[in-house]
Amino acid sequence: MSIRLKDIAAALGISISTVNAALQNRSDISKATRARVLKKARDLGYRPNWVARSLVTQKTQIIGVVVPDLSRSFFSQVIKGIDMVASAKGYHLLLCNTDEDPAREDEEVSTLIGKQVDGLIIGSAHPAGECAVWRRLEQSGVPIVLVDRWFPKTHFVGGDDEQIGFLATEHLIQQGYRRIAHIRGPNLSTAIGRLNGYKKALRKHKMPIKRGYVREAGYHTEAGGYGATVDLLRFSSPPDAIFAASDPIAVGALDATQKYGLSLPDDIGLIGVGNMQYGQYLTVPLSTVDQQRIEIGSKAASLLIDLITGKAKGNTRPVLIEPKLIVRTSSSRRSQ
Amino acid sequence: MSIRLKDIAAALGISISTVNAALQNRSDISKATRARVLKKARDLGYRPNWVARSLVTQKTQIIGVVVPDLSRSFFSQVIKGIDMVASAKGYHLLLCNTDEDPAREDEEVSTLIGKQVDGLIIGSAHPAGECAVWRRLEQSGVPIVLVDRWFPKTHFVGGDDEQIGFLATEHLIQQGYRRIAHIRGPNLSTAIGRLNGYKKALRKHKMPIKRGYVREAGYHTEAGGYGATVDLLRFSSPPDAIFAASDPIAVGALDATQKYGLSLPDDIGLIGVGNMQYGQYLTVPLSTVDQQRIEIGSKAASLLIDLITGKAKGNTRPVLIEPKLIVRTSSSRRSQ
DNA sequence: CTGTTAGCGCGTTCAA
DNA sequence: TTGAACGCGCTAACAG
Repeated sequence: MSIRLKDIAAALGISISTVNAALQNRSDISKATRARVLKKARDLGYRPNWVARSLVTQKTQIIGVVVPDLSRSFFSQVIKGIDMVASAKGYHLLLCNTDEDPAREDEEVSTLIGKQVDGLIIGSAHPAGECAVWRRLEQSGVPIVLVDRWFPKTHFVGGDDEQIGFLATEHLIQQGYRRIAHIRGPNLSTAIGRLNGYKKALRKHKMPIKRGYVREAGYHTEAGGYGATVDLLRFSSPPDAIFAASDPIAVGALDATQKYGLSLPDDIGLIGVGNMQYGQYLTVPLSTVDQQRIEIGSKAASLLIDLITGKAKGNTRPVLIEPKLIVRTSSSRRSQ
Repeated sequence: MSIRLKDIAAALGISISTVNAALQNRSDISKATRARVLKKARDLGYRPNWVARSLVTQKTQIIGVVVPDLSRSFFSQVIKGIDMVASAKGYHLLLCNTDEDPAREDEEVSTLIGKQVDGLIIGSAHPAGECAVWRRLEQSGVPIVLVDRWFPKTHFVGGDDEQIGFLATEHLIQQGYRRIAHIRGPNLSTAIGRLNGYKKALRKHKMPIKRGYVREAGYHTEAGGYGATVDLLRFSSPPDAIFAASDPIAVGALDATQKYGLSLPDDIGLIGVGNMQYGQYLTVPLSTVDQQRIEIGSKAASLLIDLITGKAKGNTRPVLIEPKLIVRTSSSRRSQ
């Protein structure tokens, strides 16, 4: 069906390896034959067969990317960042969606290694602390960079979650809020880090950390944020501000506070994480912390490619991307 | 580095092809040896090398996916739909981003074919009418399904854009709006189809189609929507409703109308396309037309896999997905 | 039932 | 400067 080296060799009456040498621009081939080969190759529409090439070179120029949910804006932007540097360096992306299922993740990683990817970038669905998986994978020899969710002794690129939590909480304190609640995410390093940052800021200002002021919700459902907020508002001493671990949670919180007749930012302050698109066009423009998603992706790809090409060594210092605070109406108290 | 058939054959003192037959669950192998092979394979951590397998089977179980922008929510959801059916049928996705550049698209498609993908799904960056490209690709023998943006004589899955335009405009008319403007997208089949639907609805109700009431903006920038709306509002007889070709355009329009002190839906009506996330939480909840993105992706993948496996024939009837009208505040006029 | 043989398309020796 | 020969890891035909 498609043109092979053999075909263009036959058409020219020369050998396959000469054609090959010519196409590789090797110096030990005469200008004349190179020109003939190049022309014939173009005429015939020759396209190198990468499967065959990969079999001998042991390189596919393919990076496996495994994420919990392709369609979530966080991951789709991280992937964009990955692709920006990967495609520039001649790599393609082989994609897998795990639906937040650790078992499926392990399976997919295994088949990707079977597909001979040169390296892997993984946003893991494993709960924080489940570290044995990564030890097993080391033997395969395929370099792996984790993104977003951190595990010990791995190559990692992601947001500085403790800093995210600290920035957000500190900001609320500066705005004069005093009873600050936190709606946290599930048991992943990201949620844990943000929670720690929240506590750190409260401690710094000698404010009490009330147990009841920390509630949990899924990361990407506004319904969870809504429910948690309703719970918080029913307290005998309800909070005067909420640090939501994600923008979707914050949107749910926003909805709940408004249904309760509270007005932001005066009755209650609110800040999320993620800098979602159109956050400034919500009923109340939403303050948030930007994780720098594209940068997370591009840094991860750079690191991985350095690992693949041997430019980076095996030491596993985590790369933490500095978050940016984005202040909008929802947390900008007019009266201190 | 990794285990081959040869290694497990050697470890068991049998031949490679016996091992192979056992692993393939072929019926002409004794239960005993199959069991021994399976056990040894598991112990050694054998993973089939897909590159080698693909070279002989001429199948990679990989679908190439080429889109203008990975991070746009439209495409990331279409990709999710593709992945849902592809992964269920044992295919992986090889991703390419073209940044809306037709030249880059052609290049990427060519290298993907070189990578021996079993089929391609393309959201093309070529302007409507540039059809020669697809003719050239037919020779490669690799099945191709286009998504979102239609071209003649190709396999296609996408929204029914004329129906989208018709639904939106008809809805505005039903709500009592009489001077309906349209902010259209760029020169792609989607924008053209929506424009045609808009005109069709106006004609049906014997309403005039004013040239000045149709303005163009980029699909995915609210800035374009903002500018176009400002232009419309400055008219001597400004419109009393706007059909925006996309939700981002509609968000820009919403912003502009509010800066002009107009209140929706009474002073002016507004509807977009895309059913963006959190559209109901905008300052005015946004009416929109849902294109059914996931379904576009999954239908495209089904069709492509049928083409690959020979279950579908070469006839190229376009598959149009029925849009759904979603009515929210921005177009719900209280007083007729 | 099992082993032998021959390729898939390409890159890389080494001779000529 | 060019060509012949071998092997990457696997599948598939055929022989025993």
